[in-house]
Amino acid sequence: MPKVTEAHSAARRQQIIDAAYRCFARRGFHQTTMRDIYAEAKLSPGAVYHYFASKEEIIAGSFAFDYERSIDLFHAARENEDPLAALQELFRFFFAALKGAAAVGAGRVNVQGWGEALINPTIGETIRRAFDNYRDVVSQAIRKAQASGRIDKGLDPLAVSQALLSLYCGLELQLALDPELDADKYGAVVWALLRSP
Amino acid sequence: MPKVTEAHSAARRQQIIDAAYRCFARRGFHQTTMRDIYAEAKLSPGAVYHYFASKEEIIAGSFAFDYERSIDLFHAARENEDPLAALQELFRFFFAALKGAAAVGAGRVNVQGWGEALINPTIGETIRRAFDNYRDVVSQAIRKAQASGRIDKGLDPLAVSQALLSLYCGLELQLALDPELDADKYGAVVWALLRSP
Amino acid sequence: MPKVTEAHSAARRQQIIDAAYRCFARRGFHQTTMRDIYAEAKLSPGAVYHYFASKEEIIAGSFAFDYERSIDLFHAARENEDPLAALQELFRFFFAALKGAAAVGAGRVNVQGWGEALINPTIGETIRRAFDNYRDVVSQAIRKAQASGRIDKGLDPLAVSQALLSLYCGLELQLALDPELDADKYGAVVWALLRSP
Amino acid sequence: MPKVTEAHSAARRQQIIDAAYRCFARRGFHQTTMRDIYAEAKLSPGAVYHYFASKEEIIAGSFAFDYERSIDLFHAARENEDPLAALQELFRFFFAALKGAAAVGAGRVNVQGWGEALINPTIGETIRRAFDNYRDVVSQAIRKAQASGRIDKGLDPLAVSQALLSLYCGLELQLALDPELDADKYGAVVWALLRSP
DNA sequence: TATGAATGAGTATTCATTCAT
DNA sequence: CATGAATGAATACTCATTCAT
Repeated sequence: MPKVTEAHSAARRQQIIDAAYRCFARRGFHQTTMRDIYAEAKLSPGAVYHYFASKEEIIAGSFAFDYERSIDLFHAARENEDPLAALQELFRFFFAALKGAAAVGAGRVNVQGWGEALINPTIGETIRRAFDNYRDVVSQAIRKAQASGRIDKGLDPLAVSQALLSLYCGLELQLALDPELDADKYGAVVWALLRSP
Repeated sequence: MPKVTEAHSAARRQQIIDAAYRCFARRGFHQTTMRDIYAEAKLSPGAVYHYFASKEEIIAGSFAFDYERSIDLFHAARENEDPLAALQELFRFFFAALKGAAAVGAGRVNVQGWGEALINPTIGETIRRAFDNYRDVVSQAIRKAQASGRIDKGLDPLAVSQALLSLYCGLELQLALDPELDADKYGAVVWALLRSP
Repeated sequence: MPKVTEAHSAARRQQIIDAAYRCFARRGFHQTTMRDIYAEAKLSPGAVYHYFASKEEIIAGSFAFDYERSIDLFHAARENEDPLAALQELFRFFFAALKGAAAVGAGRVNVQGWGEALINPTIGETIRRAFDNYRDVVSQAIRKAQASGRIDKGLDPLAVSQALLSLYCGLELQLALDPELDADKYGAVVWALLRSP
Repeated sequence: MPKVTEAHSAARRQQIIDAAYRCFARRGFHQTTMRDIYAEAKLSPGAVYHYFASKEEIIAGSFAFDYERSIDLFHAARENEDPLAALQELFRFFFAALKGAAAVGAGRVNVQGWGEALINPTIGETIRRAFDNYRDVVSQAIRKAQASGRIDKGLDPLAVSQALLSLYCGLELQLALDPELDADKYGAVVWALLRSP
């Protein structure tokens, strides 16, 4: 019985998060009303509040889900022997993911999340932690590659990881503003940069 | 008489925009109420509505101001003979500007503006136009540099300009999330990338 | 089977009333939610609604219990031969009861009940009936005492009973507002008044 | 200009308090919705919230007004030379006031206020302060009367003042429950008690 | 021009109650 | 009998905007 309830409960939470996600992608966090969310989820207000204490918790929930998944991926990459190969694997994955993400409006939600992170401490913490993680994993790989002479030792590893994160976020931003943008050509340029030094 | 009135009017508008800007930097567009704005501007609600028809117009106004100024700078850069020198000049200027910008919370407002641009057509247009302009100017320079053999002809000029814009926006984002971030080291890495290929 | 069920049923009802009573004493009728009640009773909402049709019925139930008990006591007093002795016995009992009552928060619930009685007809009826009963019994005793010349015949018996009820309710009120109040000294004054005329 | 505004402001506040008072007398504090209040006051919700920050503040406001007026009266009574005469003057006034009060439903509001005072600290403080004041003034008079031998020195002055307050509150309560109650006969009994010892 | 009182549609949230399991 | 997820009408309060003075 508890197992059924727990599975049911998790499914309902996901149903709400998904519905909210769609609303947020369309109209933003603040234009989206609770009414929009529970209508989109085809639930009553009470039902939504049975699973989330507030709108803010739903907003925070949409992120936690997204970022936790990506953090796992980064940890997996750490295992790769060849640091440059690990980085390339990571980038291949993320660039590919962006295309699928666009379909569910993830880019639109993420970009709005950056703004929200500056205002809302909970979201701020989630995003900061995710960014820290990205930069940690990447700068470790850079350090390894520098040790084996494959990357210029004069470059600051953290700064390189920041630049690479920028290249990712910047693409997400430009893609959200213009879905027609050619991500493949963008990827080719980043690729060239990664190999060149 | 009209001249005095016009100057007065422009001053009042700027006074309101400045007050709003401070509020937006602190609490975001949507958490900021009109009350916050006219309290910060030390004006009455009626006075504010005398100069701006709506809150949206004030939001849009804060951006227009910022971006128009930067667009002029880009046009000036176009005149430079040496394309790579022009790019470096541009970057030097923008990286320097980020430090001053942080003081007035411009980074915080801009990052939130990106999210808003996805929702609000007016702001969307403003930001898209600014981004288009950046990319145009930069990709022209890239093309020139490629013509004179100073940059690998295999790279797509537009994609390179997108990558460079990403490096700028990504820094603004990371700086807004963590004001302690070392922008100089970041600049050095970007510098190295610009020279390397 | 029906007997077991009935006993079980009565026990459950009492369990709910008791839990509700504690909640009411703490936070009042209207601040107390059904959730508070079934949490305090360690029952599910469905269980509570199995025994009471509505919140209002629970509120009314808390009173009925209290007042019915006290009405019985008054009837017993009627039997006493000496009317003044009967009154004093009654008062001794009630003043003593107040001390025990404070422990379970009965004073707090009763005072709130007076207010509720003005709004809610069911509770109004319960309290009016109880008050009528008190005054009936007391004024009968007064009449008897007047007949035997032990109380001034000029005093209206009903008015005297109203005054005595006031002395009781007023103490309950002041005690609820300040539990430190010295009820014994108050009793002594009432005592003196009862004997004096 | 400020004078006009201030008078206007005070008038509006009173208009709201009066409307709320009528609603509270009819339906109690909690059954009364803000909608009831601003409909009764013929104002918009925003207008009401312009003068009172919350419903609680309106509730508290209804009392403050009532009790402050009565406190002034008590202070005036202190000046009277003859303590018993002062008490009688006070009682004459208060008993007379009860009749007028009934017309505006003051009794109904006060009785509900006692219950609310046990829950809501602000109202609790208001009522406690008023009660303290009543008892202070009365027990001072008792003490004076005892000094001049006109009241039994064996009675605790504070307890007597508590008993007299009870006789007042108890009448207000019974009158609220039954407006037909004969307050004059009640007054005669209290009168007799005051003179007797 | 300037004021600030007034408007009222809109918002998040609560909570008594029901009913499928 | 019991559960607790679900309902949805109701509620206090907000805030962009207007307009009489």
